[in-house]
Amino acid sequence: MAPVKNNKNQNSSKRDQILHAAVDKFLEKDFYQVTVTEIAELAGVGKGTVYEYFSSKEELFKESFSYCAGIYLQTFKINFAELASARITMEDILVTHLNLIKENRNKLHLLFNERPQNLKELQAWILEQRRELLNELTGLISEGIRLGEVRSDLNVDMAARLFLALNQQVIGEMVLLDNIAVEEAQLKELLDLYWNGIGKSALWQGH
Amino acid sequence: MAPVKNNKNQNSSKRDQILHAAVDKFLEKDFYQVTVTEIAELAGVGKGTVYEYFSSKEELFKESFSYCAGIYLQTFKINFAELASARITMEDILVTHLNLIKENRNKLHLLFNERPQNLKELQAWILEQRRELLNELTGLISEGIRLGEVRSDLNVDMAARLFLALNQQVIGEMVLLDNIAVEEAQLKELLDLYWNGIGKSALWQGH
Amino acid sequence: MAPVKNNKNQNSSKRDQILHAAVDKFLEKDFYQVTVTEIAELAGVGKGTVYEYFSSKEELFKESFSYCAGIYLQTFKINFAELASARITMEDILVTHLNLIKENRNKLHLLFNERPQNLKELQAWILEQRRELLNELTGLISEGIRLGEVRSDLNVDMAARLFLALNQQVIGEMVLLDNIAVEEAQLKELLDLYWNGIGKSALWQGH
Amino acid sequence: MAPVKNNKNQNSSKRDQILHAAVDKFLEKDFYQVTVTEIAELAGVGKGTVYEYFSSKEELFKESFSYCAGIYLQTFKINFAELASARITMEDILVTHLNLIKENRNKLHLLFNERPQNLKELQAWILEQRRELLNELTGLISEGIRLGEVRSDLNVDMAARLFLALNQQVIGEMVLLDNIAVEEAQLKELLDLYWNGIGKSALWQGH
DNA sequence: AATGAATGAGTCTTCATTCAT
DNA sequence: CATGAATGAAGACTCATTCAT
Repeated sequence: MAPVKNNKNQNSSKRDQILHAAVDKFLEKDFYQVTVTEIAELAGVGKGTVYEYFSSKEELFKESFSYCAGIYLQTFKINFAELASARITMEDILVTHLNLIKENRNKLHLLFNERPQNLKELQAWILEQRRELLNELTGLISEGIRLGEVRSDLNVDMAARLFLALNQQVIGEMVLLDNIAVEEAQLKELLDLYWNGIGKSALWQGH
Repeated sequence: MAPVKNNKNQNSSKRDQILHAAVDKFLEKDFYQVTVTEIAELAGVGKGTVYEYFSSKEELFKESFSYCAGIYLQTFKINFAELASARITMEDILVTHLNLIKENRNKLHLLFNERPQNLKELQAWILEQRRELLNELTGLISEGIRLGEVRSDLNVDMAARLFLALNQQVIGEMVLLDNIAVEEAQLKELLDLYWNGIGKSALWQGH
Repeated sequence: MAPVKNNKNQNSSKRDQILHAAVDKFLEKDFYQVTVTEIAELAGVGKGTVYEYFSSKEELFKESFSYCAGIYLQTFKINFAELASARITMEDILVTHLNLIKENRNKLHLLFNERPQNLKELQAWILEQRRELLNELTGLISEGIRLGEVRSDLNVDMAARLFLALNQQVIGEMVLLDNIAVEEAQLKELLDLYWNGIGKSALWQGH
Repeated sequence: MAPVKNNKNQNSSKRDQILHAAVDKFLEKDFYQVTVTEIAELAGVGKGTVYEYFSSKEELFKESFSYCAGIYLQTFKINFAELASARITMEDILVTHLNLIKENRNKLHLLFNERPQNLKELQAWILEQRRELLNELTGLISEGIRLGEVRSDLNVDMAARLFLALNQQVIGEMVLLDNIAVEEAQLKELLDLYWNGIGKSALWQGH
C-alpha cells in the first residue's frame, strides 16, 4: 500500500502560498497590471498550478480582496454583551483600527484603492459588509443612548456614518496618505471632537 | 434670421465630444476595460480622431479625471473676505456639495472609484488638490474661532479633516452608495452632529 | 482681365520644394520611417499639397531616388569623341567620382542604402542604369586597347566591372564608411593598383 | 530498433523553425513589409510563440541578419599557418566565395540589400565584421609580399579593399544581379586581372 | 498533481490618403 | 490650388488560459 499523502494540508498550503502571493501583487498594482505569471513566480509554483486552485484570475482577485477585507472587518466586530460604556468602546475601536492600519499599511491599499467595477458580485458583497458595519455601529450608539452617555435627540444612523468616516477617511488618510505618525493621544482628541463637536458649549449655542 | 453657426467652437466641440465620451466610459468601467475604439464610437468619431486630440489613452484618462475633479473642487472654494459666520458657510458648503453630488452622480464615481496607481503624476496632483482643500477648511475653522463660534481648544487640522469626511464619505456614500434622498433638512442634522457632537452637553459631561 | 499668374513656374518650384524635402528625409531614414507629414512640414507646405504633385508616397520615393541617381550617374558619362588616353580618362573619372561623393556624402546614402525590394519598376530602372554604366566603361576600356594602353588579352567586361567596383565599393567605403580623407594622390595609387595589379612585374609572372 | 526521438533538440528546432521562416521572409521583403504574423504562419507556429523565442521583431531581424552574415563570413577566415602562396590562397577564397554565393543566393540578398539604418547596434556590428575582414586580407597580402609574390611598393590596405570589392561587388553582382553562370575559369581571369592589372606590362608602362 | 510551452484573441497606436472648405 | 481634420486599415505585442507530458 502506498504511503498516505496528506493531500488536504499539502493542497491547502500550496493554495495559501498562491493566495498570499496574489494579495501581495494586487496590493502593489492594479488588477490589470498584475499578471498571473508573476503571481505564480512569487508563489514559487508553476503557472498552470495557479489554475489548479483558482478557476481564473478574477476568482483569485475576489478571494484576495475578501481575505484582506476579512482581516479589516474584525476591527468593528463588537460584543454588546455587558457593554459598560459606548465612549470607551469607541475609544477601543479607534485604537484597534489605528493599529490595524499601521500594521497592515500595504494590505489595506487593496481595500481602499481597488474598486472592481465589473465584479458586480464582489461589489455587492462589499456593500453588504459596509451595511453590517454600520449596523454594528448603530447598535453601539443606541446602547450609548440607553446608557445615558449619548444624547437621545440625534440621528443614530448619521452618527454611525460619521464615526465610520472618522475611522476610515480621517484616520486612514492621516496614516496612509499623509504619513502622520498618529498616536493614541491624538485618537483621544479625535474622539473628543466627535463627542463634543466643534461648536462652543451647547448651553450657549441656542442664544 | 438664420441661426449663426459658431465655427470657432466646432473644433472645441469635437474635442469635447471625445472628452465627454471618455468620461462616460471611464465612469462605467475600469481604465483597462475601456477601449479607445469604444470611446471613439460613443463620441461618433473615427478611432484616429481620438489621437488627433489626445496623445494617448492615458492622457485621455488624465484629462477626464481632471475634468471631473475640476467640477468637484469648485464646491470648496471659499471666499473669506467678510466672512460673517463659519457655521453658515459650512451649511452653504454642505448644500452646494450635496447638489453637486446629485447633479453629477455619475461624474463623481470616477473621482471616488478610480485610483490609477501607476499614474504617479496624477496621483500627486490629487494629493495636492486634497491638501489645498484641507487648507481652505482649516482657514474656515480658524475664522470660526476668531468669530467666537468655534471653540478655541480644538485641533483645527483634525476638525477640517472631519468636515471633509462628513462631506465626502458620509454624504457621498448616502447619496451614491445607499441611494438615500438626502435633503437640506438632513444636512442640518448632520451639521448639528458635527457642531455639537454626539455626547450629552459638555457642561454635564464632566459630572 | 485677371493678372496672369505664372503657374508653370510656381508649380514647378513648389514641386521642387517637396521633392528636395523628400530627398532630405529619405536620405536620413528608411522609407517606412519617413512620414509624408514630415516631408510636407520640411517643404513648408500642407500635407494635402504633397498629393497635388505626387500620387503617393511611393511615387515620391521613386522620384527622389531617380533624382539622386541622376546626379550620380553623370560622373560616368564619358565623351569618347577624340579620347586621348583611357588612363587619363579613368583618372578623371576617379577624381570626379571622389568629388561627387565628398560633395554629396548624404545624398548618396540613399543610393547605397535603400534597396526598395518591392518597387520592381525602380529595381529594373536601377539595373538598366548600371548596365549602361558598364557599357560606357566597356567602351572606355576597348578604346584603351585600341590606343595601345590596355592589354588586349583581357576580358573587357570584367575589367569594366572591376573599375566600377573600384569607384563604388573601394572609394565609396573609404569615404563614406571609414571616413578616410581620400585625396587625389591616393586615387593615383588606386589607379596604379588597378592598372598594374598587385603581382610582381608581369615580365616575371609568366616564368 | 525504434527510432530515437531527440527531445533535446525539439525546443531548439522550434526556435530554428521561426528563425528560418524569418530569414526567408526578410530575404523576400523589407523589414517593414514583413509581418510577424506572416513569419509565424510560415514557421507553422502561433503568433505568440514567436515572442517566446524572440523578444521583438527587431530582435528577430538582428538574429536573422547575423545568421546570414555568419554563414558568409566563414569564407574569409584564413589560416596563415604555413601559408604557401598568397595567390593560391586568393584563388581558394574566390572559389569558396563563388560557391557560397551560388549556394546561398537567397540568403545573401539579405546581407547586401538590407541596411537597417535605425539598428545602430547592428550597423556597428556590420562595420566591425567588415573591418576584421579587411584585416584578414591585409595580412594575406603582407604575407604575399614576404613570400615575394606581391610587389612591395603597394598600399596593402588598398589592395585588400580592391580584393574585397572583387569578391563582393564584381562576383556578387555577376551572379546575383546579372545571373551570369560564373565558373572557376572566369575566376582565374578575374584574379589575373587583379594580379596583373589592365595595363600593358609595367616594363613598358613608363615608356 | 504540477508544469510551462503554445496559443490567438484583443488593444493601442500609427500614418497614408481623402475631401470638404 | 492649398489645406489639414478626419479616417480606419494594419500591425506589434501582451497575457489569460489550455493541455500534453
